[in-house]
Amino acid sequence: MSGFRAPKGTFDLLPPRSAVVTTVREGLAAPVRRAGYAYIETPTFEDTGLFARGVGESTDIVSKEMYTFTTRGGQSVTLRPEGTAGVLRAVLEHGLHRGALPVKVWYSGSFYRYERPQAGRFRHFSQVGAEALGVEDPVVDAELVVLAADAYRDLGLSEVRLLLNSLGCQDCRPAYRARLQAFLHGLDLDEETRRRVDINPLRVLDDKRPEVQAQLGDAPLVSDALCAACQAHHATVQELLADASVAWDDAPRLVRGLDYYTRTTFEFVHDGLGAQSAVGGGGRYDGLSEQIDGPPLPGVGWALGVDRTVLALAAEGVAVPDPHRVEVFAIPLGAQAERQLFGIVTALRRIGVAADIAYGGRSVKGAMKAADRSGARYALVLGERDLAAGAVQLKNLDSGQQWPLPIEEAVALVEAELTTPSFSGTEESAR
RNA sequence: GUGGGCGUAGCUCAGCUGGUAGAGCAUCGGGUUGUGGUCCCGAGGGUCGCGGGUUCGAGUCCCGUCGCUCACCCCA
Repeated sequence: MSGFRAPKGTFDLLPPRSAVVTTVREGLAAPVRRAGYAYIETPTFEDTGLFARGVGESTDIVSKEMYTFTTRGGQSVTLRPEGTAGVLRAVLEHGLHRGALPVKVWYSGSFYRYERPQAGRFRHFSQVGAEALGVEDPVVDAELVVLAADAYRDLGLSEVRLLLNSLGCQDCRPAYRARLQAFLHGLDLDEETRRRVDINPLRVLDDKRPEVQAQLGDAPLVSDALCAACQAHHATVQELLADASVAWDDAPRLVRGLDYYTRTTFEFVHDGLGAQSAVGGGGRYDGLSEQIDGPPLPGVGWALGVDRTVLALAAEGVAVPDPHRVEVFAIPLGAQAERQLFGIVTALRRIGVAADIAYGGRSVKGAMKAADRSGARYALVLGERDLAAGAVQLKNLDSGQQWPLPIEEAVALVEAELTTPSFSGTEESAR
């Protein structure tokens, strides 16, 4: 190895695992693409202020996990720690919210948080996200939750659980917050947590330390403090999820780490990842637009962790097929044959047949091994004798049977064979 | 930021109370004048993370350092 290594908390995505990741990305995005969400791409870094105000000053993300640096021009920018703030900024900047509502978009990309890495947690990670802006209708909340649940199910995961909660709105949250603060002030908490009580008391509920949880038994719950409108909203979301046969657990303590959530919040968890259990999560963020100087613009969204979904699949032992293997592998014996087969392989590729070829005059045995490893169903073998006979050998790698094909018709015959196999493998090999 | 575990071949690891660096898998080649998946044979591949110390002698013991990893906090 060279002296350089991948930076702490990052990892290289290498074959064959990279094929799994590609498939997972596509799988996580497939349901939203079928539901009218359009692709959006925003910069990997943004003005630091966007995250400070959008994600929230009181969050751990902003207070200690941001990759922030100053540009040559003196501007402070930050590698995005999450996707919603950038998407909302782009929508507002370009006035998409002045057009047809809701604005429904999805994205896929890399995100960055300066944390100590551990199982399932990296400084550079990958997620697929979706946002629906401009509609307060609880149907959108339910739609997104259902689409995420479908994504996990379609990938073959059966042990993902959905946690659901409502955090209330600007009308009912302040009173609840005050009650909660009063309760929390009476507890025996460490200094950092006491500070959190003052800044963002709801997040104390989400503390997973047993000594903290033990004291929270009598804590007032948001679910008991919701106003009529929030209660109705939450009830509708629940009815729609039930109608869609999506199961959930009520999680009255679920708060999540970002400040902007209102009303519906949810998290998808999996127990096979080590200490990190969330594979995806999201919620409604009706006040976020105003926080970044935009007009009132309700929104809901989620982000699903690609790396963690891969871990979940591994934990459940779900095999992910690699759709990108080749179908035909060419084995040339000699320079003349190599030239001929290169032409045939190129022609096959141009008509959409995935094909590969052995290079550099390696031994037939070695080339056959390469063909075997490639996953191809067929090998094309061409040597001196075949050239003299004007034929190329088509070998079925499953049955081991082999037939000569006229070189000029090889491309068309191979294509036909792939769609409707006619060489059954019961004929005699024609070597 | 705090704590535990681990650094030996591309990968997974063995290496005893200090005494000439090993295995399996993988790779490449041969066994078969032009045929893979099984089998047999062979080959290449290592500053034992790095630096210092103890010793006649350190992969092994001691100190430091870097890296990886798991966990806490928090989150995807």
